Amino acid sequence: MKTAPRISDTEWELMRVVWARSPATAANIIATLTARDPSWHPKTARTLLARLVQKKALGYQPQGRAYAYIPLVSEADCVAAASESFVERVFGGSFRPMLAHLVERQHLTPQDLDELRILLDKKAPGAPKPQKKRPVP
Amino acid sequence: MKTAPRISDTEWELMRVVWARSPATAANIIATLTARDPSWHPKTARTLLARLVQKKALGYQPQGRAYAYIPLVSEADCVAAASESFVERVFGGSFRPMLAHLVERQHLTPQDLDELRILLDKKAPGAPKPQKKRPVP
DNA sequence: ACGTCAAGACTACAAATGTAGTTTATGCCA
DNA sequence: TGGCATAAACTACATTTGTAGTCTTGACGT
Repeated sequence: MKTAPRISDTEWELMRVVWARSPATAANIIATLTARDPSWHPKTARTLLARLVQKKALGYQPQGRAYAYIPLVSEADCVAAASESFVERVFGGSFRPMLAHLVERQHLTPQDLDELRILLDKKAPGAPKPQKKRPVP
Repeated sequence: MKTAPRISDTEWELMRVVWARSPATAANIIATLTARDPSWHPKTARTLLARLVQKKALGYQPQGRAYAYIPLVSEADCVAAASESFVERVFGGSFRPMLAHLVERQHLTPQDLDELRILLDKKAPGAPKPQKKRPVP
């Protein structure tokens, strides 16, 4: 898959639907969208689909008289790119302040916090709180 | 302070400088900016400053023949707003997947991870590794 | 067979954004 | 004291984004 193109705010909503339900026709996608948020206008959604195809974020296969859209970029790649650009923009590129902000000021539920602890332990077990450095034996 | 207006990508760079050095004149700010990245054009920066004033993200006090800019919105508020909108856009509003992405796929250094553990412990001590949760009795 | 309805293609248009240039006033140095 | 350097004000313009409308064509039901 190609590297993630720039995906705008509203385009992200479309992409998330396609990632979840690909291959999906415009009608499918629009149905999903309007189910969640009735303010979605079909024409708007179609325009955005066309733009995403232009940007090569989506491709399609003819399916009957309609198109079945498929992602050309992986969700993981796009998420990674968006995260990096977010951290760059808001925290000048350093992750540490972002983590601090998240844990301290954002409304994480206790469950979120527990989950995070579990993720951390899975990621790097056996290092609970290496506060102090000890002399190498 | 007012609630955070929508601050664009490049505007963020200006804002971060002002938050760090406020009150600062345009010349100050531009100097800081170009020091970091010589591709900054002074006129561009001034335009953005004007726009940030329009948006009421910045205010100013005359200082000699120039302006000394000051933030009208707090960095914490803007960071919070940007974080929320980021999570909304990329993760459909749920923090959990974002945390997972960060810990698992983003390049956090071991130091970042340790720091995060410490933050977590500070935030909610006494819950070191609640691996398995039971339904509340 | 024909009309209708829907799918995609093309067009529209205002606001926001990125990037600068032009104009006008003015404080300060020579 | 006169002109230059500079600050802010105003103007410019292409691109991206959000939001839709019109046009063209073909499949499908009656």
